[in-house]
Amino acid sequence: MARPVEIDRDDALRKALELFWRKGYRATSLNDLLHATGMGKGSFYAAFGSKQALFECVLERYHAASASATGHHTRKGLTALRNFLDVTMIKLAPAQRRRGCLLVNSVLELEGVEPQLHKIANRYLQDLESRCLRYLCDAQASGELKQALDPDDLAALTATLLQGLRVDSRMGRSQNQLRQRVDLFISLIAQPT
Amino acid sequence: MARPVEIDRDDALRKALELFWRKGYRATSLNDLLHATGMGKGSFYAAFGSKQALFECVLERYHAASASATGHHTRKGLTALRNFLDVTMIKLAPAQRRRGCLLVNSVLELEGVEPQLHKIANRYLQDLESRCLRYLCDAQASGELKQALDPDDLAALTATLLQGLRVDSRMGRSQNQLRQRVDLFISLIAQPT
DNA sequence: GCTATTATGGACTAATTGGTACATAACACT
DNA sequence: AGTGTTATGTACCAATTAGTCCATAATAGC
Repeated sequence: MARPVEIDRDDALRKALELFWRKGYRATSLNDLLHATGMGKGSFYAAFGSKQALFECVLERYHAASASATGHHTRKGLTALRNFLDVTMIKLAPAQRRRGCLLVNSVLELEGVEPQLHKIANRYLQDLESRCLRYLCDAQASGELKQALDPDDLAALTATLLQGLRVDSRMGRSQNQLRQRVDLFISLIAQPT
Repeated sequence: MARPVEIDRDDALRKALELFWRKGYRATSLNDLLHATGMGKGSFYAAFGSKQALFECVLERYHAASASATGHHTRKGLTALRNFLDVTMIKLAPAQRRRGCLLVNSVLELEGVEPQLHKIANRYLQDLESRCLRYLCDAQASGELKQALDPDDLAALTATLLQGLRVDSRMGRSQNQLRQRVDLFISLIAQPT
């Protein structure tokens, strides 16, 4: 009984994610978004309500994608952890370099300026630590990890390292440089055979 | 022969640093700066030329202050490294929490949006790695560091960890949590006695 | 084809942005 | 006191911002 929707909401969200990821929240203007998605203003506000609401959607999507990409770990122990770091660093970032991580970028950009968005990004980001913990517990159970190490402390350190790697990525460091850091870190915590 | 300057350039720079550090480059408006420094527009543009030029000044100051605060290491070896990380994390951030590091913040915020500023912040930030290297070489020479470790690789990892800590700081994690990560890291690279 | 209904795009707005121009205020030197 | 020189604040500007409004386009059911 009415005019049907023209836009592909999913596609628009992907395009928006792309923009926010590359340029940040504030530097991405409404015009940028309209142009990238091909929507008019009317449709945009009908579909998303506001720039902020759209960003919240995008954050959720990003987090969900990241969780699912690293979630089903077929491997075990430290290999799984290594794989996890690898996926988080590389597979998630489509093609272009210098993107880092949308959550880390947002936490730094929005603290003190957009408290609500900052809080959301912060919460999603903290998830990482608990995901690290799972891998580390696995690794310790299978004897790959030095027994003296506390998995909780180590998960915290690993999460911090991961954040550092994302800064590195945004600085333009190569995949190889990042991988080298990961390898060294893993060798530091591994039980020598 | 002419009207003398009223403003205290040094003080204005300090106030500007404060603002940029807390809110980021783009979120700090010219009005914010004028209000914080108490200058009028005329004086501002006479003194600094533009918002961007002022920010470049501020970055330089920040880097210089950070280098000098961590530069003269009275201690030696791993204690010096630990002290270095401590100073970088804590002493430099006046009072308030959740500031992280101006350079890290800027690198993430400005990549792809303000190439020139990004480049400057990037360069300053990379200095850290070489400073880490000095401490690590010291530590290895004095036998505190595991002999098998390559100081260059380790300096890279340490710099990455430091960046991660700065993200943690911006996330609002407590000093104690940060210190715990530092301690664990150092224990991982130290030669067991 | 008509109509009820909804999606759409563009005109519009008020606020804010960084920056300029310039009249004037405040001095140092004679 | 007068004058040359520089610092200062304010009025102004064009561009951009996120967001609103509404006439119109496009459809589904009849």
